[in-house]
Amino acid sequence: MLRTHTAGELRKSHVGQTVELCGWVDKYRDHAGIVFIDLRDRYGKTQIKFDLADNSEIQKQARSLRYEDVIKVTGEVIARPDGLSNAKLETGEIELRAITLEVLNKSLTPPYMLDGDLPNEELRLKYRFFDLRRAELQKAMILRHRLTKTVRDYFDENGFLEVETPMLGRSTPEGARDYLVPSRVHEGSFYALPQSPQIYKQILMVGGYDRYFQIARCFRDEDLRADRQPEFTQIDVEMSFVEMNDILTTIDGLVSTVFEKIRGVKLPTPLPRYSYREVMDKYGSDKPDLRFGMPIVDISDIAKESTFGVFKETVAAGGMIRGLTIKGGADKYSRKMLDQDLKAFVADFKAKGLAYFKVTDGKLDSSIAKFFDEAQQKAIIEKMEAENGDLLVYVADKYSVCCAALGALRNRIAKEQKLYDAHDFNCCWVIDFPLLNWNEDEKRWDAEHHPFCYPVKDDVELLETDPGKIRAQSYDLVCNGYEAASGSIRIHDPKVQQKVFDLLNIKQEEAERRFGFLLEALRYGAPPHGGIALGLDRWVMLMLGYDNIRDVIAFPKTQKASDMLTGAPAEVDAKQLRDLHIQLKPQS
RNA sequence: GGGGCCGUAGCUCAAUUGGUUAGAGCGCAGCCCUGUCACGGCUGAGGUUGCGGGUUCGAGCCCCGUCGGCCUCGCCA
Repeated sequence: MLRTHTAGELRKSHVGQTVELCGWVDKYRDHAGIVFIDLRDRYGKTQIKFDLADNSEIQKQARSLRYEDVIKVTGEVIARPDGLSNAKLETGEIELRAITLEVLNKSLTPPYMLDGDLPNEELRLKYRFFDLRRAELQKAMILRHRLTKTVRDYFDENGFLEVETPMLGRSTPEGARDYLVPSRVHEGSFYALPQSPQIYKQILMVGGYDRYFQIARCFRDEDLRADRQPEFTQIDVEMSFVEMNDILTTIDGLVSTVFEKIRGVKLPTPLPRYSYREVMDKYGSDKPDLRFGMPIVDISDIAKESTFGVFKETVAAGGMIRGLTIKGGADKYSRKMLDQDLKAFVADFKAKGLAYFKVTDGKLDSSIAKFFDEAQQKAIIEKMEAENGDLLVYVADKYSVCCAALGALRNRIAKEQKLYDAHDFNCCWVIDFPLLNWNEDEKRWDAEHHPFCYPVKDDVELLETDPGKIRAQSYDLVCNGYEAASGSIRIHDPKVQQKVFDLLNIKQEEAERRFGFLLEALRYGAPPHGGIALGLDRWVMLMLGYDNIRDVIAFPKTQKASDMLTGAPAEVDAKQLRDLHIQLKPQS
């Protein structure tokens, strides 16, 4: 080793020792006669002193050092003089009096300062090797490591086996767009990178590996968001001979262990469980942020009795009037903000308008208040649990639009009004999802979760009669408004599986062709099984309170799935294309 | 595929209604400074205003297109 210690570990107890440190020049403070260098590595910083009185040659050498040069210093650990220690540094009570200095590598002038205002992200991604030196990223990488370590320990202690599954698989219907890999050997055929190890892990259950987990890389070729990357990591889990409760309990244990070990936070377990219907009604989302309240309230029954045409007609047409109580919001949102800003906000979710009242002197106040008589106004205030100074906002529309618009509005208001502590954690289960979703555009049923999800036993008979009413044995773990995990009990009976395929309009021959291997496996003694997958990147993000997934991934991609560091994706040689039997269309 | 925001010195930003030589802080270079820790002081260099076109006597500013980044709707079993 070129060093005896790291830059974060020297303390008063080391005083008198001669040590060797290596690292980067974080700061230099040149006073001519004395030069101070903050030496940085990922463990911390140590102040190095180059004193003219000690050695004029080394002091001269030190004056030529610049930011981010990589150096090795041999020196004596000395206590700082009285009153000159630095409380901001862990090593602030000591400094290293340099005896020899070796420049291991000069650095070009860095493109920006690590501790200043952050430059635009494009630049940070291009200079990722440099950005990775930033404390926030190092914190994320360290927490990420500790998280995966804790996860592996937890599953190991509970009898799970980590099994790797292929990255080169076959494309399956439904789901996200696949990343495809052309085959050289099989002209015209393609592998698909896994969207998840879903089918493999089910086959592992058939193979008798009744407790499986994997830290698995997954790929989805869809448009990106602040919390989505084209390749991401799942903590993938599958268990045999279990019911839903067993999986939830297992993950309760995992999550509470992780929070306790990594964050020192004790979560109340079992984590609360809410039905899909309940959270949709109350929060307009299947991933509600429960760090704050502000539930959605339905006032259709009152509104339809009013003389306000829009409300009456909406209810008459089968729609509803639902809204939020913004506590103390009456003087926080001006008429202009409501009529323009917030209206445009809900319009993104197809809401045609945003009605509102301010509560004043126990009455409603707004341009539409006149359509509500005194009793109706009182009833609304009571139902909304409102008081003077509150602002009431409403969307009049069908259920799905009310949910989408108000769910999003609820999150926005809470953020603006700081209704929650950003360092708080709130996790819950959402269960009883519908098995199927009616796809209005294509006039067919889609799987809400995925096509291998087992219906709730009591609902199996509805497969033939009323598919929309079937509940699935599926479950999402929601934390601070993010979907942090998702899973289900799988179908182990090929006959039930076939029925679900039928409903999804996956023809028998197509099912056989595209994942007949799974159906075949299910016919050879498949145990009842189920599982779940946790989004590792999102968990890291959540636990750090970051709002961007790129900051918890060492080498992330941009929104257009480019890698600014390497330039991927990039063109390839004509020969490579020939080998793969691929011919590019001329640019049009 | 749709909507929004952004792009000016290495970085973060400014630049009046379209008007003289595009400024500041940090960084960079040189000099000074023996107790700093966001050290300080003096001097200096540094610009194809993302790119292309248009309007105009005149464009960083207005218009059209394009590239890139971010946020978002759709999408993400």
